[in-house]
Amino acid sequence: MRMTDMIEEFIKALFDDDDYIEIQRNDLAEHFNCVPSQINYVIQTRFKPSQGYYVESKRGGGGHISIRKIKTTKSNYLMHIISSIGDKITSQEVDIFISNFLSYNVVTEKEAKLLKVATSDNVLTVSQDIKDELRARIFKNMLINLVED
Amino acid sequence: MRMTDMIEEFIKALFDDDDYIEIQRNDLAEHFNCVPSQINYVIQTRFKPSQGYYVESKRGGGGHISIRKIKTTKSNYLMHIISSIGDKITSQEVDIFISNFLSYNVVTEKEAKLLKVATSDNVLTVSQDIKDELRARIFKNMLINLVED
DNA sequence: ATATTGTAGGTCAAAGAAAGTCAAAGTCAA
DNA sequence: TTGACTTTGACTTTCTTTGACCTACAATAT
Repeated sequence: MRMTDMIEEFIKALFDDDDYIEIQRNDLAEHFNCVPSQINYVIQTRFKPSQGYYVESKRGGGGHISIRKIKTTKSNYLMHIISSIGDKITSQEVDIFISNFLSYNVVTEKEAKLLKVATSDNVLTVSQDIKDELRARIFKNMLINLVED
Repeated sequence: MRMTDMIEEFIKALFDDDDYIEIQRNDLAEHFNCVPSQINYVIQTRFKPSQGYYVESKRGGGGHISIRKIKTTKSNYLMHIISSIGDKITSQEVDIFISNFLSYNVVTEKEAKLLKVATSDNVLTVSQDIKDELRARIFKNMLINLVED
């Protein structure tokens, strides 16, 4: 079995139940008896964003590499939601969507606030009968803009 | 965990609810068993103005280092903008604001898109005479939510 | 008043600790 | 036998730690 694959497996096993791990490049290299840059290679080829991972690192004393598993492909999730929304939506329904987005980490806190306020009853000062329609338009269009390329 | 990070955390915890603290460089260094200049390093790298802190110090007997949390300029900037917007605003005016926000880095690309789409003519399907009012309401309320605490 | 001494904090550069890059060399299957 | 994927290592960049030396202020002695 290839070194690369063993390292990949090893790293994936580290996740256990979490979606975030930190590794020490040199330690890992030593553990597998390979050059440190081999670790970079594994990360570059096996833990790309397109494969659902987000990687960060810090150099210097106490440096490390952190890898985060990202939920579903955000985009798919959002697209699905968008198409499930009809011509009208109430403020309460929007709230539920937003809190799901937050718990699945598909939006940031700030983005969530923006979604909420732009669709809130207080802000949408139009007659009751078109309010939910306007809200649906705004909400869906905002979501479309959160879908990543 | 790095010395640097522990010191940073420690200092941040000192703020508790206040926005002003005073520390003794030597005491702190002793507490963490490091050289005093380590404290300077932490302050220089973690408490820069760009990170929202303002630092002053005094040497000699009874000397100390004081750190003040400053309300980010971003917030002030945004607050200023918000209060400058009247009851109505056109789509073009919004565009100008947004491109300024982007160039001053007060919003992310995504946030900019959200602001834009939620206030765009296409999305705001209401009669012409109330459109600019509705837009102003939505825009201002969204901006308020971008102001940081 | 002025000089001296002690107490803080400031600066800067060197050494150390990780991680990143890149290209050459190796492997292996189609 | 070529092209994609791996392995390796020399060199680079970034961040942290440490220590020697410097500057400012305050209290005290002359």
